[in-house]
Amino acid sequence: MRSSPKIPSDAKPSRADTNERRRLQMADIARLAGVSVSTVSRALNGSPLVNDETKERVATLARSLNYSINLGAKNLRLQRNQTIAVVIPYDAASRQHISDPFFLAMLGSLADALTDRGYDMLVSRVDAESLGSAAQPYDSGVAVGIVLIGQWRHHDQLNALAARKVPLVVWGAQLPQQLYCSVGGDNVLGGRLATEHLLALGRRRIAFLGDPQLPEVAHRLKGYRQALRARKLPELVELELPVPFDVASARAAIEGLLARGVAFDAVLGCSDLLAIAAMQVLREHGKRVPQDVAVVGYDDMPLAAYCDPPLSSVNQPVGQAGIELVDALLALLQHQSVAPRTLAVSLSVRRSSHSTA
Amino acid sequence: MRSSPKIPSDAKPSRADTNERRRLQMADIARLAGVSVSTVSRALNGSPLVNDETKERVATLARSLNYSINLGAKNLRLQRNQTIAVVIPYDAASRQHISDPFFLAMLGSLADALTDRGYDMLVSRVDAESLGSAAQPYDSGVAVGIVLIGQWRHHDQLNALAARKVPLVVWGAQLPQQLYCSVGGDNVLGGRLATEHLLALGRRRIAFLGDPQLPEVAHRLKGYRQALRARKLPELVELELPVPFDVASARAAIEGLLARGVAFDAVLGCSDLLAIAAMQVLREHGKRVPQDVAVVGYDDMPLAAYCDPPLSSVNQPVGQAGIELVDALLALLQHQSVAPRTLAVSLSVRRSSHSTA
DNA sequence: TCCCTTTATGCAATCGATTGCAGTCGGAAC
DNA sequence: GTTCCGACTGCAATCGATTGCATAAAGGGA
Repeated sequence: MRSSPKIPSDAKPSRADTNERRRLQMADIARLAGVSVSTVSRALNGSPLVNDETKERVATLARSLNYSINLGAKNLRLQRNQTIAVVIPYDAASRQHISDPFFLAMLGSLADALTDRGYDMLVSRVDAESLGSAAQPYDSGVAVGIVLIGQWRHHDQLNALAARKVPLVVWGAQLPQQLYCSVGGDNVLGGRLATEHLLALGRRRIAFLGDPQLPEVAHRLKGYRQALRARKLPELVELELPVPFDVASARAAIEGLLARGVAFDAVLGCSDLLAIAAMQVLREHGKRVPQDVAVVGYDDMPLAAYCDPPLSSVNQPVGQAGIELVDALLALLQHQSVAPRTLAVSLSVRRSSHSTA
Repeated sequence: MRSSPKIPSDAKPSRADTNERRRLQMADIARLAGVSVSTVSRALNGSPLVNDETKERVATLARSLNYSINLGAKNLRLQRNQTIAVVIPYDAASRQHISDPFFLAMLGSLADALTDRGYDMLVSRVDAESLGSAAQPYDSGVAVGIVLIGQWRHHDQLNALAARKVPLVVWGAQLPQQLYCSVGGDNVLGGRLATEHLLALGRRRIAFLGDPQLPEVAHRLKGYRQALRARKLPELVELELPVPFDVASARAAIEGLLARGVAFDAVLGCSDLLAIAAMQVLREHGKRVPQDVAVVGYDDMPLAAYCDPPLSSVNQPVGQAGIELVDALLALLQHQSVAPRTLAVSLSVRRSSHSTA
């Protein structure tokens, strides 16, 4: 009377007979090789317990059938895992999107570093405002550790993750009372280098383009101010423009300066895109770069060398960054304590701030 | 007498006592809630079999302990999986690296599309010359399907994968006797649009920069020739330069033309980087762009709009591409047959090929 | 009071691998 | 002819979840 049928559907042929090719598994190899699953497992793992002849036979069979082990099951059994999650915060209000060249370059760098070390890379995005789910790949056992790119403003949430002992490495600024390991460029130095360079060109009214609510930008601003103070120059608040990382805001900020008649003879942008946007606005308003206004960007992405005029920029060692992040995380996983690292940055001087241009 | 100790090590305290925080699992929740694992499982999955009160209690407990399910085990049991692998071929001889802006943009686009649909994205690189291991994430059960970016020259290897019924979607050109599903830009149209545009400007000797061994490039070259033939113009083999996707080769090719005194009044590059490299060489040799030589690139990456002068380029719909690739793959996984798709491309005209410049 | 639903829960098999232990077999030593 | 040993191989438990089926408690009708 129940809805469940009594007929035993005859030894469940459906699974094997279905035209959907079932994924090959160890039991299949075992059957074909005429040995047990245990032996196949040992043979494929090169155990000395298995006869060399048998080992060879199993290996050949597996290879010819294109067999490859089910990693989920293996990891489950071994309580092990070779996947690292790379988490990228994104802002619903598109504050800074994954398509930012710097993020993408970092993604590539991480992919390289992880592949070299035999790890898989899982990419996931989380809402920048609530990093709570950033550890989800770890909590769910999919990944053994997390690399977080783009620190944003939520230092506290990162600390909370670290307090939960989530193996976590963050790209970004190093902050006081930081429980997690971070790797980042030397943003203070970067800000200072760029500013000193502009000062050395004789520029005295340097606009700073970037939102200091973001820790990295705050450090760059600090370096900017240090450079001014070192020359006993005043800090001009009207030239500190707290724009987020998007081209439209940058354009608006520069246009605002021009419209209000605020004088400036240089711009330091916190990304190459911001700097390039500034150059475009300047040109549209008949200002020459670098003669009237010198411009320096940040990140030194390839596009900096190709724009018009080629853009001076603070170079962040993206390639090294990936390696450092991965190595730090792997060390963490070995239960070694890892100190935050700050990577040296350098200034690439190009025509946008050239003295003889 | 054996090496194995008889002493039963007292209920194996090591695992639980170790200071290494063991990952929380369902059994823990069950014990704390005073129910069985089955009930916890059902409660967390919202089964109607469980008392609402119990359900609530379990849910609260799990939430407060920050429990999150072991996905490996779940997937193993359910024979299911929510991970898609994105495979990027790379060439040991650095023919085209993951840092190519177009690849990176595609990666971002795919990440967006997959995240939107609740899938995880695993990124892996394989040797471009032997795609055999491209299906490894699938074979090993880590991913349910594969998106391959960068078709390269190995059509046959892709067909072999498809013949093995690997759920596979490829970005790239559509070829005859193709067993797999591909999504790509309309490369013939792209090549034709760019060429017609240059012809309309009165240019007659257009250099083509790209290696036609790559199927996508071959199609662009086909479009280029179509445009020439349509005007009854001769195809000039000395202007078809089979350079791979790297800046150095592109520079060398253009310098070669100049050195040999081969006349040309336009360049069509198969990527923006190639076109930009060409513009730089031209400027170094005193040629004006676009007056002396007009230049058009391919891909229309953001940097095209920012270089000097802004580069005309064939726009590939990267954002749509990610969506189309993912949707095609998901359809494949539903056992729907999916036809290859060709996406419309358009030409973004900028100063590098402007008639009034 | 007894039996039969209905509702809620637990038991145990299962997914595909690994591995400790036990068993088989052939040959050498007594 | 036993016994012992070493070299292989297989059985079965295990990893952390899901789920069909059995079961227990509560409620209702005869």
